[in-house]
Amino acid sequence: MHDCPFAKRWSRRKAARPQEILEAALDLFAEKGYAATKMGDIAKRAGVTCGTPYRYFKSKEEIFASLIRELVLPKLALGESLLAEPDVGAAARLRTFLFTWWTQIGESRLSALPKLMVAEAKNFPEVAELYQKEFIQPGQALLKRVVEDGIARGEFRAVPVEHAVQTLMSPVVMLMIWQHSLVPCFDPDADPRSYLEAMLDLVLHGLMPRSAIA
Amino acid sequence: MHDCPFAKRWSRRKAARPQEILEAALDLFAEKGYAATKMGDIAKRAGVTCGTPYRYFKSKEEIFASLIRELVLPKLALGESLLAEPDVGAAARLRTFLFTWWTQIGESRLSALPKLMVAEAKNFPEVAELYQKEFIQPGQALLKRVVEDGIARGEFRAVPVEHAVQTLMSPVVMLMIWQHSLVPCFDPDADPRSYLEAMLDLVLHGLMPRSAIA
Amino acid sequence: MHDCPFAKRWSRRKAARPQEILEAALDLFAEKGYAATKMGDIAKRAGVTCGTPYRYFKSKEEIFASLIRELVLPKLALGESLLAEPDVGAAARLRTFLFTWWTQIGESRLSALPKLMVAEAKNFPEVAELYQKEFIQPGQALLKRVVEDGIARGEFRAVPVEHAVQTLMSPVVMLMIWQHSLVPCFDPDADPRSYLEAMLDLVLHGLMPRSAIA
Amino acid sequence: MHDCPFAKRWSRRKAARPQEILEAALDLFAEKGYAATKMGDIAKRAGVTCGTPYRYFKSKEEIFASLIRELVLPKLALGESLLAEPDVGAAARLRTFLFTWWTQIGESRLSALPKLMVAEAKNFPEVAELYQKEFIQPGQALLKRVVEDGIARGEFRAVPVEHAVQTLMSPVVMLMIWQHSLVPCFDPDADPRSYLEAMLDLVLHGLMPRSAIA
DNA sequence: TATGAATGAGATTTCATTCAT
DNA sequence: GATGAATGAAATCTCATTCAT
Repeated sequence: MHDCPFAKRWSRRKAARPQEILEAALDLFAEKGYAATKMGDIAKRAGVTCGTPYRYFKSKEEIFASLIRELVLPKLALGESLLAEPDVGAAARLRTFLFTWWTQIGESRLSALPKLMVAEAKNFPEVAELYQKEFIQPGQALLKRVVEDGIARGEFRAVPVEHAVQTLMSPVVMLMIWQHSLVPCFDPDADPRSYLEAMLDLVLHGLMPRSAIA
Repeated sequence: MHDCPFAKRWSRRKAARPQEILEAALDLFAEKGYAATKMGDIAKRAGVTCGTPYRYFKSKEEIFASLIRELVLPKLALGESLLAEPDVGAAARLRTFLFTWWTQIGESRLSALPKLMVAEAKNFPEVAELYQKEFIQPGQALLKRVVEDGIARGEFRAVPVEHAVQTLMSPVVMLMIWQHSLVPCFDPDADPRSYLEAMLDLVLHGLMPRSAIA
Repeated sequence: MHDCPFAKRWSRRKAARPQEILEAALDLFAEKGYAATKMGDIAKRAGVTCGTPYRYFKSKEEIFASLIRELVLPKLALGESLLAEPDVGAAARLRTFLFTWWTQIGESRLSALPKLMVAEAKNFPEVAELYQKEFIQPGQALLKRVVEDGIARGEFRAVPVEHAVQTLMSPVVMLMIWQHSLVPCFDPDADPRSYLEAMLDLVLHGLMPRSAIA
Repeated sequence: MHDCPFAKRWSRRKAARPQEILEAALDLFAEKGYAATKMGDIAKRAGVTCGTPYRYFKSKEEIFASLIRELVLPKLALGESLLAEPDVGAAARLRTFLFTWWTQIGESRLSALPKLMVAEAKNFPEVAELYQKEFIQPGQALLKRVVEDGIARGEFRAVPVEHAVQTLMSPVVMLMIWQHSLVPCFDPDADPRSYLEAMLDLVLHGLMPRSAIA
């Protein structure tokens, strides 16, 4: 009846446990949602019994919060370094930014985050605010700088920057979401990278001034 | 009770009940997620007590399924008619298509659907499949025809059609999702329509061949 | 495994339930203590299933608090009326006070309260404060008035009033506690009333001035 | 670890461990009750970690039982010697008995016992029986002898002895209980000894025959 | 038909106890 | 011996669902 006990006893005990539990939780939250994920599921996937997660986290809710704080925010440093690169032109920088975002996050287990945050933000407003302030806004600011820079140099048309940034982000975010959903709006067998390529080609083309095309 | 004069009030609503319950459920599922929404909440928002939904639906799960079948799919007819319009050029048709999508669905309570389906598709695979087959695929097919048409006429560049379709859809879908989330990646005070405008300007520009620009 | 389900279905549903649950809880708390009393025990004794108490009380803790507030405090009015009686002399009044206390509370299920409060006061400080302020202090004040009155009239010796009050209360309180304990310090077959008689005889004798004796 | 110079410290305490654990348990049981006291709390207060008590005691229940057997019963010898004293009159002997009881037990950590036993006797009937037989009954027998002696000599009135004994004990027991409760029925700042004095004055007075007063 | 008290399976969480280190 | 991570039984509490009224 209880699905708590497993046939295992006294496996290793280590400082790796919290990380393992968070990763198990992230996978399951992304798959089933927060509420539909049972603590026992998390424990089982982490290879422990049902009481063990509570040695490391006060509650299920704290697992959720820790997951954002400890798994996601550290990734932010990545984006920062993108702009420190040598000058390669705005279009190339945009390309690099979006592809790095995809390979570093979209192809890791963290790709689950957008789906998770979209679904649960209303239920965990403080965590959502953290995610927004520490992850989305800085990321958008970076992207904005690239676009503004491109406009200033005449590489891009003078489009409304805010809207362009969102238009650029949307496909990447949607791609991550669709990866974790049974409702893909793109061919699930297609290569996400080639989709990104095509998308980039389209919007970069849209950003270019006539002069650059002619 | 007995022959109280308010009895009429109840019978008047009787026919509307199932619809009211589904709408209440849609709102709440979108806000909190399926699992976190209590049957009692649905009942209360529909203006009935907790036993009443069971007169019309076998279970919570059936409410979810009915919601997709009876609230969403009927909307599909809308899109079909879009292409029956007189010939106005591919760009204008694209514009019309996306704006109609937005005003008819994005500005209605149905804008909750993408968030809901993304979050719950894995937990309700049959419903997700229905949604996918009856709503997304036909919609994409419509959009695809518009793009192909535009390419055939020389109005658009010869881009990969599938990817272009997805790139066109992403911002609209994301806009709907963000509307129902505390994690907006766009200025929540901004007018969604002006965002759509800017997005369309960008991608239409990206679709145009050099000749059209020069 | 779960001791929650009982073989009963759809018994009466009434406004009597909360009271029944509180009485069941009082009996069990007094018998086993708060922590050792399971919610299922309370439900079973109240003749309902394990989920029912939660329709009326938010938590086990609230049952405890309500029990004091709703079962005990109303009894206080009793004591108030004792002093309104016609003048019968201080000794007779003392006798009446202590005997009424015993018959009204000591011989009712409320006799469990001293044991319960002594055991749990530290774990529920706010409830303990309520009990202290609303029950004990007023009761002591009443008793104090009787003693002071007796001294003023020359019926009693001029003893320290506070201490006399406590000395008078102790046997009654201990009698209630012993009734609910396996550690009786008096013969459990003895009649509590005859113990009260003897005790009263002793202390009344102790209160009398020489003149009254000689 | 290895040959650290503090190793001595541990071995020095080794022999004292069981006693320290029992004392920690007594304090906590008295404060929170048996069930609400966690083994980890006991360990922590005893200055060890949560596994250590199990080296000395089979279970929490055994700690409770040992506590009574090893901490309390040895104190009983004290009372025995009280009556071996030279003849000083019944009243003085009563006074000595109660004051010694108070100073030896009431002012030690063992004052927690009445509260603890009252609260838990029903949950640990064998321990309660032990406590009753080995502690309370012998104590009452001692007190009874003093009272009977006093009556035989004409120092006390011919009161019912059993009831008098209980009346004499009640205030002392209550005083111990109130010391460990947030529900004191006496001024918590008052000196317990002066309360005992006053109480004794009252009941001794009540015990005296007319002749002794006049 | 509608109500809402009652049900009871199942989820989260606690903690006495074990045992590898 | 001592430690404290891990265990897992058992407790509290929730809520989808039922059904007497």
